[in-house]
Amino acid sequence: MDIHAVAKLAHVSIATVSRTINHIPTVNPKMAKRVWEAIRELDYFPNTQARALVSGRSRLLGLIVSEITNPFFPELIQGFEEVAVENGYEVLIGSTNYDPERMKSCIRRMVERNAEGVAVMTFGIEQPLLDQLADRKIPLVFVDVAPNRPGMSVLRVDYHHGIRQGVQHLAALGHRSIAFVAGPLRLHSAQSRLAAFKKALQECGIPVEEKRIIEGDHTMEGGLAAAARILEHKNLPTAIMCSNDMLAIGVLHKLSRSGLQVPGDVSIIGFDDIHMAEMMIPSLTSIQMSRSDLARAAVSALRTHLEGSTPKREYTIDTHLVVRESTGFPRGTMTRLRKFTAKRAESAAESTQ
Amino acid sequence: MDIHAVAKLAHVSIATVSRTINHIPTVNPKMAKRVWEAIRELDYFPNTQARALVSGRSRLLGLIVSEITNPFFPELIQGFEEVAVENGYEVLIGSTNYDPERMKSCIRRMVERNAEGVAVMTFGIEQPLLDQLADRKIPLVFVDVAPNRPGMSVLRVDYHHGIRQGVQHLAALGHRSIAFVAGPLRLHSAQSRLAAFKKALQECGIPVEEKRIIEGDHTMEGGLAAAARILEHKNLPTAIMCSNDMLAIGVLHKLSRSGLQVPGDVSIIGFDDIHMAEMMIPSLTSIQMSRSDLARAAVSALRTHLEGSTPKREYTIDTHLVVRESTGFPRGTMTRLRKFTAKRAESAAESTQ
DNA sequence: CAAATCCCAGTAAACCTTTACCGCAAATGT
DNA sequence: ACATTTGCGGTAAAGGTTTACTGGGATTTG
Repeated sequence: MDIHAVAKLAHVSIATVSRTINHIPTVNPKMAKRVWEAIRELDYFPNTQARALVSGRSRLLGLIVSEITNPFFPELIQGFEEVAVENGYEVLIGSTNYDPERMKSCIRRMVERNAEGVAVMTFGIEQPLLDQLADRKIPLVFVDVAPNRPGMSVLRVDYHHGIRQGVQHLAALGHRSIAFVAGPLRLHSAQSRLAAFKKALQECGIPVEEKRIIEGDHTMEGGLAAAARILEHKNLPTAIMCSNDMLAIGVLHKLSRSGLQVPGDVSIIGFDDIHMAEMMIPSLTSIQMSRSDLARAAVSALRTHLEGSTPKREYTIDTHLVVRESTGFPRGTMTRLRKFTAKRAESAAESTQ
Repeated sequence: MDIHAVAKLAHVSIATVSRTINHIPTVNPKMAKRVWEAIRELDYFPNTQARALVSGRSRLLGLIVSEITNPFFPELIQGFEEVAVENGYEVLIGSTNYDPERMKSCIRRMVERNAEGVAVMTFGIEQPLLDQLADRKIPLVFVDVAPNRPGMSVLRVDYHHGIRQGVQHLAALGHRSIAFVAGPLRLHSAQSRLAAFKKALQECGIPVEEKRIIEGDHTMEGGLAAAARILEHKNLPTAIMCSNDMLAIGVLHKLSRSGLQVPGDVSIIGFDDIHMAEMMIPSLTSIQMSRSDLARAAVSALRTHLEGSTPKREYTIDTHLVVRESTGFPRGTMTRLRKFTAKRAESAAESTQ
């Protein structure tokens, strides 16, 4: 059931069949029709391996993520796959689990399978591996940071925009004491988030207090631990911003179990806006970066490298605040408000005297 | 940078290189050593396409899931991938989003890429597609139900065991009025869960009340809607069991928003035990089916078909209850308990008189 | 009417590897 | 010492497709 069978049935040569399949315009419509009929008749599929072998194009894109069970990634993968398939590519997925050894094996698999381009959506990649890909002229896309080399693009996430929105939101509600639970600071993305937070505080005129910044590990357990440390302090912050939603969920749990109300006593903001954020009780205010934008940008970056058009080196990915139930006025606001209005009423009474 | 380069550098023929790489024992250790050195020197990778073309083995396994963003699946994918890679296979992932058209395109892609075997972890597959795979002698694995044909295996999930444990757990706590929020009944898995629930009720001596069974759709929104319908009834059940965790989370939300306590007023049990179940407040009692068992069984089923050993047609996947915070005594139990102990104290007083 | 041009289909090489088969050399047996 | 076996490396075919090149027939031009 190969191309010869089709050629025989359609009474043409295999070259004509090949040309027909590949929509090469020099083929006579009459013959093309015969060929398509034969193809349908035999239910023929071209052999991708043979195709890839001779054309040198595997139509395979690699996608390397940190861990597929981290709910941020499946949405990313879905988007990536969808766009890739739209463009006639297949996706090879690799997950590193933050293990450089596994990263190595992922890269190896990508090279062995002749992936035409690879998107690296996890921690940085080591130099020797990078060379391996660069030697083979395989285009790469990174998130946040990338070596400035030909064939490599970077998706720069604008952490600052979303995080500033979050801080402004809290500031507008009246929060002045905001803690930050950071991710593992060896990860670039975690560092960027922390830096954006500090900058946003300054912009809102809130002093940065280092003791209110705690390093976690982007998991729920990390959030539990971080919240425990926050609770040890004598004066509790009125709001906690987290480097990702898993941390925020952990914090939420710990606070609940300690008898604190969210947002009554403490407001919480997460980051990523994973599906789960919406499902928590209270639902989690979070900062979203669009997974589908990220996926779309990654594929189109790779495509520009592959299809010869002039590649952009940088793509910007937006972030923005999604307000839900976990943020509210700081505790005591209501009491103060009552006092304030009472006072005003008093002074009003005085003035009318 | 092909096999010839290695052969030249090692001063052997390409056949020897090939044999060395494939660990064929008839090659002289001395030459093998030279070959390995040359391979390392040149950083040579065999071309997978060419290999697949000539050997007829793509070392590719297909995995078709419903939707990758449904948190049940990423864990499954992770397990499947891990086991596949351990056995020298790569994984091609396809997601159907419950759309038969997309299923068709998934199958097509699997065939085009010459997947050696395919695991179908979603709704049933239509006859023509099945034939397409069967014609090409591609082994298949299904969940729950499969046509009895050579080359096809089925992973039979023992829904009954876990669900019975759940019902027994509720019964032991004193629940007699238990509602069930089913999944979409056109899905076999949803039907099986409902059937298992009914059977378990009977085994525990609790009458089955059809009006307490509601069809949902395995999403959080479905859970919200189902809970709304349950709240319309005059007498509320004391416990609600759900066909999956997403439904349970929806129900939990609706009840919370309606001012009901979980488990104080109503107990909830989910199914699947997705990661999220543990993160809810209260954390969700759920019935787990091991994703890693499922993945492992799927790969090993395909492997037995591929590597010629005698294939098993059926594999059984276990389920079991994981008790967390969302289940407790039925409402009023405490009041009744107090009355009971008071009464007993009374009669004890009488008898000692 | 002959020559030139053009269109398009067919032939064959190439892509890179595996593997059946051949043959050489050394070892063993008589 | 010769015949037979054994071990092992090399040669070449095969796998299914794309594509450069070739060439035949039709159409146009002089």
